[in-house]
Amino acid sequence: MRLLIADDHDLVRETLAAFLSNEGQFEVDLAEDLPGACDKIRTDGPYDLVLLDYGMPGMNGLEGLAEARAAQGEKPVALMSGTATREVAQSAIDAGAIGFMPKTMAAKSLINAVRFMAMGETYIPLDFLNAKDEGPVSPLAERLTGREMEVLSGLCRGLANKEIARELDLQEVTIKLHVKTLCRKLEAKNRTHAAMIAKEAGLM
Amino acid sequence: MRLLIADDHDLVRETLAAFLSNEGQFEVDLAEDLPGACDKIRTDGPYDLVLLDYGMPGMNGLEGLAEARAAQGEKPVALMSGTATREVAQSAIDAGAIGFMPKTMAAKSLINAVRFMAMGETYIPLDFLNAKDEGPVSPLAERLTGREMEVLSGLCRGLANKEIARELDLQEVTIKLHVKTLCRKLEAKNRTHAAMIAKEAGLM
DNA sequence: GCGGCACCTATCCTTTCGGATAGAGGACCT
DNA sequence: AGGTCCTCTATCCGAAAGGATAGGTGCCGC
Repeated sequence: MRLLIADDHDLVRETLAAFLSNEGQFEVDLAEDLPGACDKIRTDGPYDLVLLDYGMPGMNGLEGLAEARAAQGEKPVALMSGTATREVAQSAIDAGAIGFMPKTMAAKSLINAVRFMAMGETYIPLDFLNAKDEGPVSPLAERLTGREMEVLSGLCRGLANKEIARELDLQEVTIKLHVKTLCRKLEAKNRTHAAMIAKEAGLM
Repeated sequence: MRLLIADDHDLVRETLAAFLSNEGQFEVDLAEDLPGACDKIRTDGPYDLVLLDYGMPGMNGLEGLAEARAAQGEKPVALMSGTATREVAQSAIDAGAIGFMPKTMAAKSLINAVRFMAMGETYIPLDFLNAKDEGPVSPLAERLTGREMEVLSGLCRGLANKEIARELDLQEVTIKLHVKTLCRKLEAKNRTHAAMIAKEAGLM
């Protein structure tokens, strides 16, 4: 199984190559930037899998991915990064990458991940995708009080102020106050907007 | 590597076992329902991985998963199913399953998936997760006209009728009409509710 | 003890929504 | 030619939302 690893960090590139070569089943080629990688692909034919560092010279975000994919033809291209977020990983997949590997990944998982991707299976570490519930919660939720969260919950169910008031055993005017505060804190222009922002942020 | 496969369909169970045993690296035990599987786990010690059929006798949805997990201790338990939806798969992961395998999965991917999960890595086929954007679109979106979708888009951005009217170069009353229609079609009680339903369904 | 904060209530007012009803033009199909 | 559907418009009305302002309570930390 022939791989191409492209990374501008010498240490990362060499250790990855050494580790994978050591498995016996992989034959690893190296490149240190995107143009170098594309040249390699074009001269030495498509690889079973190409691994590109997300932050290496020539990549320019996801643009470099398209170039490498063009050179690879039908064969898969994956990205790796030490810093990228879930959003980037998802965008990479949407842009046609066969997978996305954080550099923090356990070495033994790496072997299987590479094998997976060379086989045509998409791969992203799932804890990477599932983590989306925790991150964005705080920046917004921290600023909301308990009552406000309760009212927000009502908003997101499309309830009228009067209904929320009944549910929380309060006066309608009070709900209006909370809604106003919520709109201010969430920078929403009205209740609908506030509900959408909350939904978008994964608060509800 | 020791596996336990529990499935009430003889054919599935036997072929899976044969295929995995053939790889040489797996030692496969079998069970044909949940109680049988749990007994096996308790008597023959925890396995490196337990595969449970989602629809087998004794499972009762995700309840059986908890039971098997209790017997397995720290070791991983995965579900498999031929019919289950993304939602079920996600719930399974949330309930502590190490992975979820559709029975439609390519056999060669299966080997790696099993190895992955035995290793403690979560696994779900990604096309399974990403498909969520397409499925739920039609049932709702089909019933909405082009104009209605445009108005709905405004709703989801928290715009007032007047603003939507300006954007689409229409009269405000017309927007009110569309909003009313939208609420009826989406079975929403008001604009906020309609926006949330649209968001929930992935329409926006 | 006092300020700050979260919380609750009240009154007044304007704007927006939501619903009912009615009319009319255009596209498409039969 | 008639029917159906989408589209846009109009008027009227009551209900809801949104904003401003002015209170009151209780809890906590300084």
